[in-house]
Amino acid sequence: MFELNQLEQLLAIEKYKTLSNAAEHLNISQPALSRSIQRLEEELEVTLFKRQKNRLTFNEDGISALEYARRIMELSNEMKDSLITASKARRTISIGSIAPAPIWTLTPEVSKLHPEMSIQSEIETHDKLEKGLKDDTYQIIITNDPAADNDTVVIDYCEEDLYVTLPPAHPLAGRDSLYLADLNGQSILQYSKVGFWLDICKAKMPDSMFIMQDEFDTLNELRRTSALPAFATNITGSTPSSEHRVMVPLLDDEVNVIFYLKYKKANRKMFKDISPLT
Amino acid sequence: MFELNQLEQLLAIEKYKTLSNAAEHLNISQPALSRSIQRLEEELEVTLFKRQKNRLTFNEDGISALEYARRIMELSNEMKDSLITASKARRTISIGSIAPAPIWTLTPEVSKLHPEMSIQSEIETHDKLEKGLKDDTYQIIITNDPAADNDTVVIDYCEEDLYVTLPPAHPLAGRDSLYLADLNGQSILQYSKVGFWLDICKAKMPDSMFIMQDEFDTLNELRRTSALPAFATNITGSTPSSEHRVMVPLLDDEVNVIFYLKYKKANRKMFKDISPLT
DNA sequence: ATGCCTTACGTTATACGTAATTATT
DNA sequence: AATAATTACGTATAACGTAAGGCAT
Repeated sequence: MFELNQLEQLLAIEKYKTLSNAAEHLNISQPALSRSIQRLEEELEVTLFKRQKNRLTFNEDGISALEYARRIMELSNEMKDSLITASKARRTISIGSIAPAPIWTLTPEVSKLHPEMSIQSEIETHDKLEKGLKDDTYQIIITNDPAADNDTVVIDYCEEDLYVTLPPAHPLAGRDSLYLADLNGQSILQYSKVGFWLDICKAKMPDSMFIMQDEFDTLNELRRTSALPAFATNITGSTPSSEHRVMVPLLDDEVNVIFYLKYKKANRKMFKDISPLT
Repeated sequence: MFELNQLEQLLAIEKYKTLSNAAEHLNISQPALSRSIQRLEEELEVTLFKRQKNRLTFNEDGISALEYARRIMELSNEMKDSLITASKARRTISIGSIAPAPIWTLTPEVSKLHPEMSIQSEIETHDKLEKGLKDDTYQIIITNDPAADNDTVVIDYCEEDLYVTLPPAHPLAGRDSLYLADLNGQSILQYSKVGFWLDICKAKMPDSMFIMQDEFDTLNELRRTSALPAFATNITGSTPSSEHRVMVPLLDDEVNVIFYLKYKKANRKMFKDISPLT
């Protein structure tokens, strides 16, 4: 049987017009290509070129062979691509969450349970998470909504409560607790990758300016050096800046959240050993 | 890139269940096959088997690879077949005729004009011949109907006149000429591959029994040894039996035929040098 | 004179077979 | 003990590159 190798060479000759030029691009010598094509013709029992002593041009059979070669190479490449994609997908666990905090603990735990797999995680909106769980984009999702159908396992994973951290000199620093509304109008530091938190804060503090910061370290630096209020949670815990700060709990229901972890019952065997933090 | 070779080996492993068995049928050693498959997996960057130390079984990717391998091999075989078929067809001239006699002279003549081509000929009905000329099943057809469209060349090729050969003792042996109807009711020897002649004779001699004979030599033998009437033509000429026989011409219009040779104008260059016998 | 393909020939690299190893039934 | 797969190693074959030749533009 002929080989894919030779079909690629055939296509290269078409692309690069002459045998010499094609050989150059294929990184083989011109005679090697010449003979390889001769072997292909022998194998196919058909002449593919008009040999004008000085020049190779595809004859009728050659053109037909090119069509086939294209189709076969296409299919072969599709084979490789699809196999690699499928096997990669099978070896990675995708986690989607509405907030970053649960991912911090869940990712290493899942990774420990399945050391051979790579874990991929991202923050998304509730609706996209639920959709992603259904169509297997995510194997695990984390939301604050325990609702689920019969094919889904729901676990009460952890609770996260929002605090505001204030410099001791801040007028509200002496309070035992606050509502987001109390902070409305104040500029406040905000980590940008907080997921659903941001929408809630913006809704309750329409007059505030949120100073967004991507980098966690930079955020902490700002918290330490500036007099601006900032958010923290029971999970983000005591930051290095906490010594100079007062942490005041926020009482709004929406910012004291239980995170539910959901996965398909089909994946129960994979994930049954995940332990809730609560 | 992987090679077709390896895909065939993959399919062989599926077919023959074990690597050892497959290697046997592929006429290579077991280790050679083992490594070849390992190379395939390396190339695809995917594991295709569950290795149970003692047994190879296809995993999910392996099964998917098998599907692709099947499709690719199928396409590759189709490529080879179709190329060979097309090139063969391009190198053979097909002649169709309603009667055998013109073929006897035309075939060697065409063969001499195109020594590189192989000539194939067959007897067919008028309608199939005309259709075959249109769709290029035949490059040349021979019929008794000169009608043709504008893309067709028609040549008055030869005439064939039917005779009946009778033993001298036969009651009709003294006649100068006969009509087929005169022979109606008599058993008569008939060469079976005569094409359109047979239909005419049967129509004009509904009460006769036709003693069909495939083999030309056998037919002549019968003509010589039996007292049965038989047919002959100006082209079949004087057979070895003619000495003992009387040849009486038949006067029916339908059995004194002009054969027309037809080919497409597109093939004029190929066939213009064919010379009529007349 | 240069570009392009083929043939010839010595060399290399890849894939092979033999033998040994491990594991399973 | 027999079957099956992998690993190790020396070998052979098939494809390669270099060199040379022929034939065009």
